[in-house]
Parts: sequence; structure tokens; C-alpha cells
Amino acid sequence: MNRKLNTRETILNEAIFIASKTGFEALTIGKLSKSVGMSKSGLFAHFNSKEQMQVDILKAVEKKFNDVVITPSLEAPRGEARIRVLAQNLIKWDDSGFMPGGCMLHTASIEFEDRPGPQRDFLVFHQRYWIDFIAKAASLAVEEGHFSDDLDTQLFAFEFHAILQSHHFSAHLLNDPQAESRAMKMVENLIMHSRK
Amino acid sequence: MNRKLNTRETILNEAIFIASKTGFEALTIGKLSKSVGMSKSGLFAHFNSKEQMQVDILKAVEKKFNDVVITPSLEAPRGEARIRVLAQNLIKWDDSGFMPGGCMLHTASIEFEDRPGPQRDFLVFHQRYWIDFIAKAASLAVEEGHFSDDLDTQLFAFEFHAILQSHHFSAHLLNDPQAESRAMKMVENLIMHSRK
DNA sequence: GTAATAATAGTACGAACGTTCGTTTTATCG
DNA sequence: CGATAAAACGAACGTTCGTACTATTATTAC
Repeated sequence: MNRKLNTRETILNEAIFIASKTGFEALTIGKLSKSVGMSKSGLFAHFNSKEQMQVDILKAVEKKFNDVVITPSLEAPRGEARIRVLAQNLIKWDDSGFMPGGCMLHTASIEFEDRPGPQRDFLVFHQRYWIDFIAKAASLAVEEGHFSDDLDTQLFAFEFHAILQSHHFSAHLLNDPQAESRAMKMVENLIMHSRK
Repeated sequence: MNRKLNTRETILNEAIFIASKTGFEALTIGKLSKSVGMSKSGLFAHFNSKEQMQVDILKAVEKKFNDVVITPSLEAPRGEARIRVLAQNLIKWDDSGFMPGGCMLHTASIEFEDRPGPQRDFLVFHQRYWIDFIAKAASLAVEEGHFSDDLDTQLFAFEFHAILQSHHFSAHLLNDPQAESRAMKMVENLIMHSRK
């Protein structure tokens, strides 16, 4: 029982590692089982379908996302400071050791954006939650008096999110060493223009 | 000879249509040949490898991109106007009838960002060209006196590009009817903050 | 109109896919 | 210890993958 949990975690971690590099849909049960060092059927038994495996992988990624990005940000003071911490955590997140290909929630979202199913459902749900979380952080900054009272917090959320998509693009496709500094500059611009 | 060119074009158009929905890597020679209505081997003979087929598809998409986005924008007057036209063309582009899943250069970039090969090489080349093109349009706006003299045109290019990634995200994953209006609002914000 | 050539079809290949099966190993518990 | 159940295994299923051959059509040239 404990053993099952351990191997399950090993499988999911390895899956995240590989899928972030080779792509989410390209991750195959056969390849994954070889990387983990177990049989295809043994691994398969943990999920009973590839679809379920993919959903479970996404859930595991989201858990890490909460641990790395969301939760720590709540310790920062509300307002501008928390926005900055969020940005910094996200850049770290997109360059995590356990996810060398960058944020899988992003790449998987692209891969499944036009393919109906539980994978897509999960991703839409997560991304909506995430946009709302940013908007909430922005509205807290309004409450704190850091940002303008008539700030469109939804628009802010999408602009903030856009910066990180751009960072992913710079860091992982272009291999641009300036990716991080440019992203932070964009964040500072956004913050500046959101002030009263 | 003419026949070959015609079927080739038919194949590429169908490939773009399908791949934009199901994903670039998921497009298979067998499925494509069925959609086109010809044999697998007959279709295969046009490219002699899947890798070459993928590169040719990307080149065909880039050609359309030039026709739909780049070239028409050059007819608009330099400066702010051209930037706006670019933005509008891009939103149309990301919702073209021949590419129902949205910009394939974007989705393919994500799928190949960590997979070396000629597909990735092509995409990197294209995206660098595209970023430079935007930066150039911004510097023309500086010359025209629309934008501030000390505008960071490279940064502008990435911010502009980020807006369209965000639009793709809103339109194709979230199915948000406000995708277009929000994107244009972002563009207007960017233009406003770039003025002297 | 027949020969030459280009384009498409047909068939077959080994490999990998996701999945199912029966069996064997490993752990848990009375 | 032996009984029970969980977990991993190896082999095989039918299907599809990309690719390699050969055969058959269409088109063009003389």
C-alpha cells in the first residue's frame, strides 16, 4: 500500500520530467515505463487508461504549482509586493529542475485546447482558477491603495499571464538569456501603469 | 507536373486544417491521406519523410502568414496605424477559416520547443524574424514621432507578441467571447504607454 | 500512337501504440 | 507459519505508425 504510493509518485515525477521536454501527448506508456524501470503492464495498472494517467499527471503538476507558486505567495504582504513575489515564483516555476521543459500546464493547454475530454476540462478549470487568483491579488493591491481604484483587475490578470507566456516563449523556444530580466521588466511596467 | 503542384497544395491545406485542430505532431500520414482522399504511399511520395512533410507544412503556413499579416500591413501608413493594422490582422489570422485551431506557428512552437531538428530550427528562425519585424514597426513609429524616442523597441515587440499569445489562450482554450476586445484593449494600452 | 516519364496505388515491413490476460512476486495480517 | 490481497510481470492482442518496395495508371514528348 505504501509501496504503491511511492511508485506512483515516482511514476508521476518521471512523467512530469519527460513530458515537459518531449510534450504531453508524446509521453508514451512504454517509454515512461522504461524510464521508471518497470514493466508497461505494471505501470499501466496504476491508471487503467492513458487518459486517466494524463489527468493524474496534470493533477500532480497542479499540486506542485500550488506548493511552488500559490502558497508561498500568500506569505508576502498583500499588494505590489505579493504581485512581485508571484512573478518571481512563476519564473522559477517555469525553470524548475523537475520540469526542464517549462510549465507543463501551459504546454498541455496548447496541446489540448481543441481536443475535448477530461484533460482539457481540467486545464480549463485550472487556468480559469489561476486567472481569477491573479485578479484577486490585483484587487487586494487596489484595497491596499497601491493600485488605482478603477483598475480593471481582470484585464490586469490577463496582462500578467501574458507576460509569463512570453517568458516561456523566450526561455524555452528562443533560449534567450534575457528572458527573465525582460519578463521582470514587463512586470514592473505593468505594476507602474496600474498605480493610482 | 501541374497536377503534382495542385495535389501538393491540397495536401498542405488539408494538413494545416487538421493539424491546427488536433495538434501538429498528432497529424499522421495515414489520417491525412484519408482526409485528402488518396493513398498513404501516394501522399508520402510528395515528401519522402514525415520530417520533411512537417517542415513543408510549416513553410506553407508561413507563406500564408506573410500573405495575411505581413504584406497587407505594409500598405498601412507607418507608425501607430500600422501597429494597429498588424494587431487586427493577427487576430483575424488566429481565427482563420483554413486554420480553425488558431495559429499553428504558435502551437507548433510549443510542441517543438524542446525537440531539436529542422522543424524547431525553422520555427526559431521564423519567430525571431517576426519579433524583429514588430520591433522594426515600432522603431518606424518612433521615427514618425508617434512613439517616444527612448522606447525599447525590442521590449515593445515582446509585449506585442505576448498580447497575441494571450489572445490565443483566451480564444482557443477558454473560448472567451471577450478575447478579441480584450486583446485590442491591451494593444491600445501598449500603444498609449509607448507614446512620447 | 507509342515510348518515356511522372504521379498515384498497392502491398509489406518492423516497431510501437494502448490494452488485456494469466501468472508470479511481494507485502500484510491473523 | 500460512492465507489473502496487492503489485509487478511477460506475453500477446489488434491497430497504427513511418517507410520501402513494386505495380499501375496518367500525362507528356516525339
